[in-house]
Amino acid sequence: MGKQTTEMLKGTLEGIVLAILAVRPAYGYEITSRLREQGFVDIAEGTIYALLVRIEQRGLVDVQKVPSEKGPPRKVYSLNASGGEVLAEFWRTWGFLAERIEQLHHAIEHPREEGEH
Amino acid sequence: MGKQTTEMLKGTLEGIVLAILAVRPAYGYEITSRLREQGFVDIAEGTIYALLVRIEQRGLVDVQKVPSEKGPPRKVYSLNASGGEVLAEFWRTWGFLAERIEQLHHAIEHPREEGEH
DNA sequence: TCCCGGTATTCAGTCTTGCTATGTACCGGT
DNA sequence: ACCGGTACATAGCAAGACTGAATACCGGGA
Repeated sequence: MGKQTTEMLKGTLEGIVLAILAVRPAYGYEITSRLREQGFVDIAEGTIYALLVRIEQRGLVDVQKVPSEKGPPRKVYSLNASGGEVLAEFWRTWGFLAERIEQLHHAIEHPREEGEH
Repeated sequence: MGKQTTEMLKGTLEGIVLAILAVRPAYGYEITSRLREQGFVDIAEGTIYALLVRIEQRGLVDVQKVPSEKGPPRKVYSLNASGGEVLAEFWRTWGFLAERIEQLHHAIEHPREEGEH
């Protein structure tokens, strides 16, 4: 994907990851590969780990180290109450933005005189 | 609005402004007040001007100075062919992102066992 | 044995972009 | 003369995504 995707992910990627964790706990590598499966083929691994560090420091997730059968121990993240609140706020913000952008899209596809001022 | 909105605007605000210009040409001050009317009450004026400078330098818009009856001359921006392409790409990127995020929202609202692995 | 590839995490440095704060300039009304 | 609304510009800051590299654990093949 292009630069546009990168910039558009700012602010939304955090919500995406919180939403993934809301479904069930997961560790960084797992999140990255699940995102790739879902079509986000170009999200850098380092980006996800950095994001996880941030949300952990903000206390939005609980962390548990779990030994892996093939590699270093996994850090399994699970959403806690704070994270749930931030996720809820994310959905509100997203809804607001998506609604307005859809309006704009509609305005272009179906232009009309605007009598309201 | 909160920090989430700010971060989410990164990457989308450019598309929003291009979309506004696709409807009809406009100048900076006008774009700002139109955005405020549409609910983006906290978008800083400086942000819009900086964005307009960027898209002008990238050649996405044509500019025309028009004298104003009440203030300094207006810089009226109109979308050109390049800008149209970038806007089209924006809609594709937005569509991709919105689709996946809606999927995630749906997955949380309607959780189910996933038998696929 | 030694190396390689897959798993798993971390970090320093860079770039883009929105915000803050401020400054400039033009105009009409009081 | 001053003030408020119109209109544009910019320097410095903060946040977040990317690049590239390093570290570490494990199994299998030459």
